[in-house]
Amino acid sequence: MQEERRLAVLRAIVQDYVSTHEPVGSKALVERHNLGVSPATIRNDMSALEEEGYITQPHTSAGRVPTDMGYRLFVDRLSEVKPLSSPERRAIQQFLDEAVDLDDIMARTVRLLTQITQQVALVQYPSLTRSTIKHIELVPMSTTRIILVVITDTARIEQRTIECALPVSEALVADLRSRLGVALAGKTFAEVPGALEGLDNAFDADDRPVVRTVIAFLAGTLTERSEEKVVLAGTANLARYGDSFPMAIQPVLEALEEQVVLLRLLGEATTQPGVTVRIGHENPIEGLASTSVVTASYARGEHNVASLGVVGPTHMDYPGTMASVHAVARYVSRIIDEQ
Amino acid sequence: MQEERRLAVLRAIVQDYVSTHEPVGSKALVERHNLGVSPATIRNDMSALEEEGYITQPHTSAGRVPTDMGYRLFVDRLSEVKPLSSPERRAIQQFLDEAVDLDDIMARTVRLLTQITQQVALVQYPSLTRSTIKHIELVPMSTTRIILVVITDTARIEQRTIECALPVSEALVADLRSRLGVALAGKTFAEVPGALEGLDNAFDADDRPVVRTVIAFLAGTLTERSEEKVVLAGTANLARYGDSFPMAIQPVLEALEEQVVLLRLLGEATTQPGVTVRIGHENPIEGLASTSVVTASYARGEHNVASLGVVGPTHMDYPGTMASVHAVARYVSRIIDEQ
DNA sequence: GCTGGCACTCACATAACGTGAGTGCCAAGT
DNA sequence: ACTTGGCACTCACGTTATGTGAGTGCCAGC
Repeated sequence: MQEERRLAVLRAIVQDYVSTHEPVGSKALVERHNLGVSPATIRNDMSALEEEGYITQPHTSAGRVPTDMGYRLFVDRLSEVKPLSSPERRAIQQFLDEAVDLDDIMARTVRLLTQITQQVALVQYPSLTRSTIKHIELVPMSTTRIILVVITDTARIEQRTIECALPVSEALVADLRSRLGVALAGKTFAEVPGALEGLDNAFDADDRPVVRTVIAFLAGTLTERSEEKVVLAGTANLARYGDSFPMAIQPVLEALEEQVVLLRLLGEATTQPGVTVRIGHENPIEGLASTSVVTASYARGEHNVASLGVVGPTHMDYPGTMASVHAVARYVSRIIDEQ
Repeated sequence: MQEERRLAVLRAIVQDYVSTHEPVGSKALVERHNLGVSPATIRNDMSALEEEGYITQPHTSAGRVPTDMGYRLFVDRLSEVKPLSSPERRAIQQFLDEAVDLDDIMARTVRLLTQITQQVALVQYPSLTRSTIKHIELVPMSTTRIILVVITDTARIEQRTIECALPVSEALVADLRSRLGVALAGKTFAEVPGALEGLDNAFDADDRPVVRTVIAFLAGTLTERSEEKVVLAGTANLARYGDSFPMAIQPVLEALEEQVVLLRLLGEATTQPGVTVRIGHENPIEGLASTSVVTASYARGEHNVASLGVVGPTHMDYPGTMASVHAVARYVSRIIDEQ
């Protein structure tokens, strides 16, 4: 019972701190939330919460501020889902439905996310390795140059020019195209090397170098260089928190410029269901130790294909952000399904 | 003669201010540069320069700081070209030469530019309207879906899926492809509408709707949606100028997130030869009033195809930045030429 | 286990005060 | 006609002193 109130106090502290961005004291707490007890009682509870590591005071004689641990508890047990309003939902859907192709979907999604969360948004393109091949095309550009175009079920279209050492006949290109089409349609990229095993044997010895080059591109280069693609928006929101914050924006901006970092942030979420929240130091990236990352995966059919999310200060509105990220991920899934 | 010294004083002020980032006083000036006159004389000169609007004092009893006008004069008449060291040149060339395709060239260029200037870098993809069409491909995906692929002399590869109302035969696709190839090879995008005039008459009445759809894409949608593409890097450098600056980064970040803004910045430079410098309020974009933008165009053959540049504080090292931007633009031109 | 009372702490705002870098002006020197 | 040294003046900035108040911790009593 006291335990219960203690949690209520923690919840109140988080809520107040998130909305005011100022350390919250015992008196202010009882005034704003009707807890039915006196400030002194709250002080005792706060003492206990501090001892347990959920809150801390920036300096003596200041109010309390939630710790990363405090936010974690809040997110896990104390926050209620805050559903989006239906106008909001309609706006999201309408805005995304206008997209004409994958690039457009991604661009719109990332803008939408920053706008409704007022934070930095990240959206990852459908991972190639989690997509299946829908169509393969080989286009001869010149006698020694071929363009390889791959289209996935997730609407990604990737192309790469292949430089061949020797001239390549149109007939060979046509032959190779149809064989690749048969061998790879419906396969995932992970299955590509297996599916192409021994394919070169079907060709004349003269042609094999070319065939092998193309196969190498498909099995290697293509996925390596394009596998992961992330778009980002809303960095200006980082600067919104005046000087009033323990969050230096430089390391955050630096981290956000590294593709690798973004992929680490989003990558893990893809394997997990629901919304993932990483709070402050839980974060694997040093520069983002003072931020929280909220991510969710989106899917094509039953399979998650990539993730999206937002990066914001640890004192963010978790229920609201989680709801937004979740909702947007759902709508993106739906749209990807339609492709 | 006094006039000459006055300019020398302005030059010295700009140089000192750029390196120290602090208002520069008469005494410090004579100490650091051997001007051969006393501080009092310098004070008179400064007075005159201030009256003319080239410098200003942040507050009474502080040193002077160059105005936008002062920087302008400095850039136009007082700065000497600062050539890059040859190791630098070699590094640039080597780094860019490793690029495997256009995306790679652009990505490498923008990273290179931030790294050597320590500022925010912008690189525009070759403008479609300034490129000529090298190859057009139509790939049937299904009976009602065609992918249109366009490759330019500037190595851009753009593709768009076209949804047709009615099923399309393979034969029609093949026919259309070859006719488009003949009609458009070597043409600029601006010439496309003219070159396709009446092309639909060559087809059966039944096929014309499809043909017209494809033509519409080529003449309109394709250029509209992809004409301009800009990559950006180094925003973290904005945060480097501690709190010590009159440059709020939020408006700058906001401006940099708008594609339209970036294109306005880079667009005008494309029509001009050499390096373009826009200082502070000369800048057409409000949010960038406290920054300077240094741009240069790069070319394929004789024709400028796009621009690149950097955005930094008005108190930047103009000679150095201009040299870097110029050099990088030259190397990019060379590489684009090779494609 | 809750509450009111009370002494204590300490960030923050405000004011007072030197200090010094820098200026403008002027009269004298070249 | 410039240049220069001298001199008084200004004013941002750092330092110190001083209140003020929000907030805490603790304790005795309910």
